Amino acid sequence: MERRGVKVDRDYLAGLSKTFSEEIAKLEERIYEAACGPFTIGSPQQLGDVLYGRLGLKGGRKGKSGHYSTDVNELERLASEGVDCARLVLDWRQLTKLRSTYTDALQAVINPETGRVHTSFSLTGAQTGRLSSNDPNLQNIPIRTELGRKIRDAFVAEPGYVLMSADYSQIELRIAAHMADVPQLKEAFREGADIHNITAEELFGSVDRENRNKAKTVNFAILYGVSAWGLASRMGVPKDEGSAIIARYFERFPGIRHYIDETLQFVRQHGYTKTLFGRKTHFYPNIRSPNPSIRGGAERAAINAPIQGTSADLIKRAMARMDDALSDAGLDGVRMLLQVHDELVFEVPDGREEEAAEVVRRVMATAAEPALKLDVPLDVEVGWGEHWGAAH
DNA sequence: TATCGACGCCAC
DNA sequence: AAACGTGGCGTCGATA
Repeated sequence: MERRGVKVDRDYLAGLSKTFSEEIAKLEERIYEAACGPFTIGSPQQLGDVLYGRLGLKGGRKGKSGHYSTDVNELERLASEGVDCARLVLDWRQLTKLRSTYTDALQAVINPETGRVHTSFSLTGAQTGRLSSNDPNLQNIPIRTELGRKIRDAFVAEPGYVLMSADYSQIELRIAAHMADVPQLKEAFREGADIHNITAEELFGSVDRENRNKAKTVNFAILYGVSAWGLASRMGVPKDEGSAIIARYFERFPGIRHYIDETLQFVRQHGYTKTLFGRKTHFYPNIRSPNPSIRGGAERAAINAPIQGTSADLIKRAMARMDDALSDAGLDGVRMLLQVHDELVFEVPDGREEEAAEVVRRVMATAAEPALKLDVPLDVEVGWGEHWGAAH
């Protein structure tokens, strides 16, 4: 079997590491200045003691160890209250994270002979049927921040090829719309409408940027079985408002409420959930635990498992068919390299991009067939470029 | 030196 | 009672 892998630009990563290191050194000086002395910034315990002890700030304890929490929420709060040190530590955390987990770690695992990185995919890595990736994990390469996105540019195609990325668009919300039988959402997906705008209109009666962002948060949170408390905290609104938004959501989309109720009833009785293709995920005995924390966690996972699991089934069906489909189209030179839950990454010979995109799109979009007829189309966004960052 | 829990944070 | 699902992996600090 041919050994596949993705080519990584070592010199580029080395340059990023150096740039990050210079910034980190500057930040450390400024943090020590603001904190009235040196300490181990990377130690949450020490950082908590500095902030709430030496600097005398107000905050709460958390965790089993009884130390102060210094996570991003706490530091953002302090930063907004004018604590310069908190902002500096957040910047320091971002840079050290990128350097240690990505720019340094990836350089260390480049195969010297191939110039490629060879991850391992576990087919049983996740309860829901998703794959997992390890050694190194290539399913958590940064993309959300401008700085993090630079890491993606290190993943390149070999000369004469481009990297092609194919993403399922909103696949979990599409599956939820189908499984929960929500007319407005199914129609929106059929018409290619913006799903978060539809939800914003239903929830708030109008669409602007702020409402759309709130609706987006709600759409995803609902799939995870969020509580009023959790949603309110996530959206930065009072608990009453979170509770009202959830009530309104269920009023507008009663199918979602039905789905949740039916799923919980089934899993409590049988101890497992099923995807649309019939694959089971087991939740016994946690689903009947007398411990509310354990039981509540199992319930939220059970609400999510059929949706996340069906998505996993779909992309695996597409992957199983992909090489033959490419070969049948005379595209043997196309290599499927990575899977990132709703995305496939390929290396495609120059000049064959349009042909490859057509095959990839078709195989992914028809992955449910012939076993299932979905009420919503599966939309696939395809792009390509010299590196992964440019393929989106 | 190796391992582990806690904490924190990257992705979908 | 806890409070948003699925993962992997970095550092710190305690322990063997």
